[in-house]
Amino acid sequence: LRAVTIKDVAREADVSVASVSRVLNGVGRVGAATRSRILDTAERLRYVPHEGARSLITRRTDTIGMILPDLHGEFFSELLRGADAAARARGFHLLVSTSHGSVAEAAGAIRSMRGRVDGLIIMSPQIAPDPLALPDGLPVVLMNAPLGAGRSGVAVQNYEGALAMVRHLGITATRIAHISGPEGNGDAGERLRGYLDARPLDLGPDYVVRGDFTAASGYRAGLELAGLDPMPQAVFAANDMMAAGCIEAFAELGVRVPDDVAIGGFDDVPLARFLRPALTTMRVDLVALGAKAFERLSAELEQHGRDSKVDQVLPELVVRSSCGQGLGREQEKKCTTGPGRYPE
Amino acid sequence: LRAVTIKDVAREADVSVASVSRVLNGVGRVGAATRSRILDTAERLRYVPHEGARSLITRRTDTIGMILPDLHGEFFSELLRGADAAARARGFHLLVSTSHGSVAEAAGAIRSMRGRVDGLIIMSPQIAPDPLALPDGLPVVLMNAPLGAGRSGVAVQNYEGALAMVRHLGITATRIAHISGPEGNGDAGERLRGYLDARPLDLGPDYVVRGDFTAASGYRAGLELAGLDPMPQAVFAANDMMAAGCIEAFAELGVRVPDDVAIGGFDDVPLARFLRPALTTMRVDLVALGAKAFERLSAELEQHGRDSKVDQVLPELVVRSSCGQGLGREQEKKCTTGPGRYPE
DNA sequence: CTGAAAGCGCTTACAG
DNA sequence: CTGAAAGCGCTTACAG
Repeated sequence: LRAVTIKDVAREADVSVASVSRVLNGVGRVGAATRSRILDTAERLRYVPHEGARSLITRRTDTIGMILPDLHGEFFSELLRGADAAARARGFHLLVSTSHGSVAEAAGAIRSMRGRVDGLIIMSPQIAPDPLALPDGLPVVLMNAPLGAGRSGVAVQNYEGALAMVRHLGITATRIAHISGPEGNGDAGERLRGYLDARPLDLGPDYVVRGDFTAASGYRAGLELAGLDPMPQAVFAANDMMAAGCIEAFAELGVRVPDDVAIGGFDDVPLARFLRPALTTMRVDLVALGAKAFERLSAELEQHGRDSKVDQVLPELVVRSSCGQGLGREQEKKCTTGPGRYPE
Repeated sequence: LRAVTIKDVAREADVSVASVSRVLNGVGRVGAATRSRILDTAERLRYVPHEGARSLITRRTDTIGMILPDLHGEFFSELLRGADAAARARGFHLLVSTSHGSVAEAAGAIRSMRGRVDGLIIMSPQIAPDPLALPDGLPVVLMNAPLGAGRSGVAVQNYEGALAMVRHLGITATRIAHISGPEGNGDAGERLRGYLDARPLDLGPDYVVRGDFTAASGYRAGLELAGLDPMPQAVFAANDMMAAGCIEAFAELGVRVPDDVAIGGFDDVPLARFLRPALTTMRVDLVALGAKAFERLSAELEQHGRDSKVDQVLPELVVRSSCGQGLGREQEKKCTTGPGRYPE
């Protein structure tokens, strides 16, 4: 079951491989008779071109690599979905790889993509770009990373978003606690910084508990925060998953949300609106963000790396029930549920 | 900024490309002095091998293609995550593509993967394998599809799972309605068949409303079902997302779950345990399923297509609150929440 | 209009 | 131990 090559087609159709190549790619003049004979033969032999060989000579793979820290959770999958949609709209494939927060793995993934992709989208919030040993020839777009000088990228304005959320919670609360993301994560750092700058009151280190962006860590943080005296009146979690875990912990302890404590998250992953109470959060349009990363890379590909710039994305406050503010029952219903609210 | 090739290294190190190739791949005898000179030069030039060129001659890409209907929702992303983890554990890359339910797109994706992948994982629940024009040489594993004769695959036992769920709901309910998946979807069809065979009572066509696996369609179905007279005592939704939408509709209408109506889902996507009430569902270990698909393909790759078989996966009933059964408050807590229940 | 030839960047027998 | 050469499956000037 050897795969059939262009040579097989040429032999069967009694022409040169050059002619086969020409008609299959629709370039150059070929006689009508020859053309149809080639087409027939290709069809009969079920010939499919070897893309690897093509791209070796054409110097383009029509594939872009996407390196994510992980594939866990809706945050990454929405990003991936956005990038995939944009890529396929332009006829590109997506080669995915995960680094699991390890510099070595990320660097390995990057190396092994040489020659199979035209460019790279890298999300690596933990790692500065330099140690990644980014290859010279390869256009790269950084996502949410500590952006290197002269590198292109897309970035969420985490600081500004955190500011907005804490100010919103501050309308009704003075004692606002924070569940932060993991140490060394750039996004988490910026969200923490926003919190610190916007909180109405410094309550000491006990009111900032470190999580790792998982629901489990939010749950543990919730247990801790509920034990504090005085209890916080509001909690700003650095992402939605931790907010979800925190809500769960509070529910088990009988702490009522939002009556006893208001909660705000970050990201607006699809899960957020299904939580009870539905989660107030800073919406980042992850699908659009993924698409934007691809578009940036695509521009880079065409301009041959000349046009490096960073797209900033500002998250948007989405008020639902978990902060107990701003919306009467009727309005809230409109805002968080019902068919009209379902995306797509 | 031309990328550096093996020739550049050879020239700089004053050896043949053959020697460079040998030391970089660690095969064949090479003198110590030559070796270190080559290594130094490669490092200095920051040489990264062109994987495309390598795979053309070695006839392996160490990449597998995964074609999914969509990337929307946790169902697909968990599958992808499982496949990715298994693949990278064996040093393989993942090339993803989505077909959006279109035969043409799927066939196009398959074609364009020739020469860039060693094998294919295809999930195409809507489409029989034949029209996909599967290439001869390429090992393929089908997921959850109408499995073609002689093809390898992994399959969820949807019928048996539906049977189990409906029987469980049947413990307390006689009037059981169904929200089905989309027409022509193989999984949906099997789940419907299980429902029809296991329901205690045939209530007529009004009690089976068609959805499309989205929460929005579940929401609409919920509105319909709530208007029925007599109202169903239980609803079996063909997947969790539709169950989520249904719960939402019921909540808005003041229909209490599980007191007025019990609800059961299918899949156990991560969202399920965060719903309120937490969702009783048939657990399909999606990560394991994705991994299993890769393992199957991997076996195929080694055996050269000799060893075709189908792995069956039986879903498992997970009882939470939405069916109002079987668990006291204490037990339920254990089962659906708390740190112990957080995966990983 | 059509073909012979060179070459994309690599690996691997085959000589020496 | 080391190199020259062939070849993986294609495309593309260059001739004719």
